[in-house]
Amino acid sequence: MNKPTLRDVASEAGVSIGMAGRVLGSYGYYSQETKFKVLEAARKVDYRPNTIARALKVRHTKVIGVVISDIANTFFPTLVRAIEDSAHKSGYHVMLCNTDEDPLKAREYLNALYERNVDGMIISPSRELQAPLRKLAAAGLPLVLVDRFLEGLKVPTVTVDNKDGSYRAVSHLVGKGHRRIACLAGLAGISTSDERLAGYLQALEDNGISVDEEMIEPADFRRDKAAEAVAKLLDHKTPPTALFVCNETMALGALRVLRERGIRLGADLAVISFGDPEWASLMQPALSTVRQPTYAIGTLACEQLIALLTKPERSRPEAEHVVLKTELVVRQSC
Amino acid sequence: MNKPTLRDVASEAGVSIGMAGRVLGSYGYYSQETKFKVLEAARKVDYRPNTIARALKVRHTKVIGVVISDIANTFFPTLVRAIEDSAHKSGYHVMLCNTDEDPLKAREYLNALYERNVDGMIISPSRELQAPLRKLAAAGLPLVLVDRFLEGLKVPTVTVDNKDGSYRAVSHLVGKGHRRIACLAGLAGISTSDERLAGYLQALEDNGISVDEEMIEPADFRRDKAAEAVAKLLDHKTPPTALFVCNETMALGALRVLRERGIRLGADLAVISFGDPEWASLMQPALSTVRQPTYAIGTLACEQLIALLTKPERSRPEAEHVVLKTELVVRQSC
DNA sequence: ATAGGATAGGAGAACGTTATACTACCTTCT
DNA sequence: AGAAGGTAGTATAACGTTCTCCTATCCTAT
Repeated sequence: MNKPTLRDVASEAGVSIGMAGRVLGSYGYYSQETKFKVLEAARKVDYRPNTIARALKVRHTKVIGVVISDIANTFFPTLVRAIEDSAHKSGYHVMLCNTDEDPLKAREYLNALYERNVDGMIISPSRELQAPLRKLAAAGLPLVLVDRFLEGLKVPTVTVDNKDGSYRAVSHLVGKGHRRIACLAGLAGISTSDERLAGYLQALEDNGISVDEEMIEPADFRRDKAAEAVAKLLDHKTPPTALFVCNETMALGALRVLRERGIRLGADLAVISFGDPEWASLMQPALSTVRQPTYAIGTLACEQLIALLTKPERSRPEAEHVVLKTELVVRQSC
Repeated sequence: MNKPTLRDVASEAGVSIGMAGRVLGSYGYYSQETKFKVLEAARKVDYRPNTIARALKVRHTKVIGVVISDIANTFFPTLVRAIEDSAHKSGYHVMLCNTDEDPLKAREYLNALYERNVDGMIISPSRELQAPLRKLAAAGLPLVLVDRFLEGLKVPTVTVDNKDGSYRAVSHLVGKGHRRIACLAGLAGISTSDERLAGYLQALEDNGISVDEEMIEPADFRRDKAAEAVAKLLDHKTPPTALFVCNETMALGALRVLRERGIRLGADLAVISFGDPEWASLMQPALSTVRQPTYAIGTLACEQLIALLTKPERSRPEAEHVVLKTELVVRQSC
């Protein structure tokens, strides 16, 4: 019942275990005859190399860790899919970790992955991860940040121009004549949140609209919190005529209360959401969004990591922050 | 720059490496004094156990492989999330593999995971995986099937009562007076597809409605294929008055063409979809669905696997097929 | 003839753990 | 006094690879 080892194929083939390893790994010298014998023996006992013994020796696992907040939410499935595809192409496997934005859980995962000797990690970090990540980087572990960046951590990073994206979105709203534009903000301390909020703020400022703090509701990227926040905004003495939502999970919550109250998208309240899920165009009227090149982000991030992995450690290039453009998808909701 | 090993902490503490291992692993005898010395040394050199060396020795990796078709699609994100949560609770990590329903890719992943010595696997299999899976099971690898089951493979399986779910859905449609009910079927050879189709067929039969093969469109669980199929159905000389869609990805495609053609959900065409994504209730009118307890499925599957993993191999119980109930969520689209 | 080199194979040392066997000492009870 | 047993610690053999040394042929060129 035990998995056959090199020793088994060696004894089956009547050669030394070193020899068996040599032909199976095709290096060094061996005769056609032994090659045949070994291959035949391997086939016969159904030999499978033990990757973990191998990893101990060669000092890499061909595994990359992926640390995100929640695979069940927003744009992560596509991102992870892209990463996995890209990793697979280069012979890597993906270990997936969901942190729920919980710094403790995140730290725990970082440690676990490190102890499991992953070759590298792709991380969507919150601010609290600064220190542990810096330590990991200092220990020589290849890291790349994705979706969110971290001030003062010099590792390759792939994000989107969040500020520009939301700037264009709320500018569009202003262009449509809106002056009272609310914002459902994300979790403070995460760069995406902060940048999207900054874009909103900037757009207002550039258009000479003074910001009303009461029009900015922090909803932490959470659906239910977003629902509450929208209810509150709607109940304001001077409610907004437009709403900018900082991610699609919150859009789900927002749309729910709009629907419950019979508030018509576009007609009664203009809405734009950051993030363009597939269902956005199916809304009635269809939801306008800021679209991110999600798959490309993942692909790029993974490629950056693999580039790091294949470089001989000391010849690694300067860490690069690539920021991709978003696209404003105007539909009927604004 | 190299990771410190037990040898490093041993020499730092001035004890043998066996001793160091003993206090770090807290087994056997050691004095308070050496305990302190070792702990202190470990802290000082920032020792992290090398999980892969450990795995080689103890013969398990605390990793489980998860093989699904596509994390970016339909209900898998939630399923995987549930699995990961459950695994994490028991100290396991998840290696994620997307097969795209490609048997070749699936086989490749199965092999890779096996060679990586995962402790077990959770698989959403297609029929072609029968043979390799049987082989894996015979090799003593703990397996559990999820979402789809496989005839004649005696391993624990967690699914939903697909036939019953679609039976209830199309029965409901019939109850509303529909007699010409189309079906967007999934990928043939996958149990979920077949069962859902069977439920549709059964419901028609039980209500004395003869089935029209032209009302059954195979769309392989794919969005674009579903869109084409719906277009075709709509162009039929006697188009359907109701549509049953076998999963949510296809619903996305179907809804798109309905929208393009200005066909009103519910009023012009009654629709029920198997699978209840969050956006279903936001449709205008809201989409009726068959809801699966997705998170519970994942949790259960993982718990089954972990039960297997903790059992001493020979005392494993008879493989069990647990099938969960679905819930018909009637909204305005029917 | 023989040095040099290509070819074929074996032995054995890592990699970093875990776990057992073993020595040595100290108690404590008969 | 001596057996029994508890405590403290070291040494070492695995786990299954990879890979570097070796030794031993055999061929070819000087």
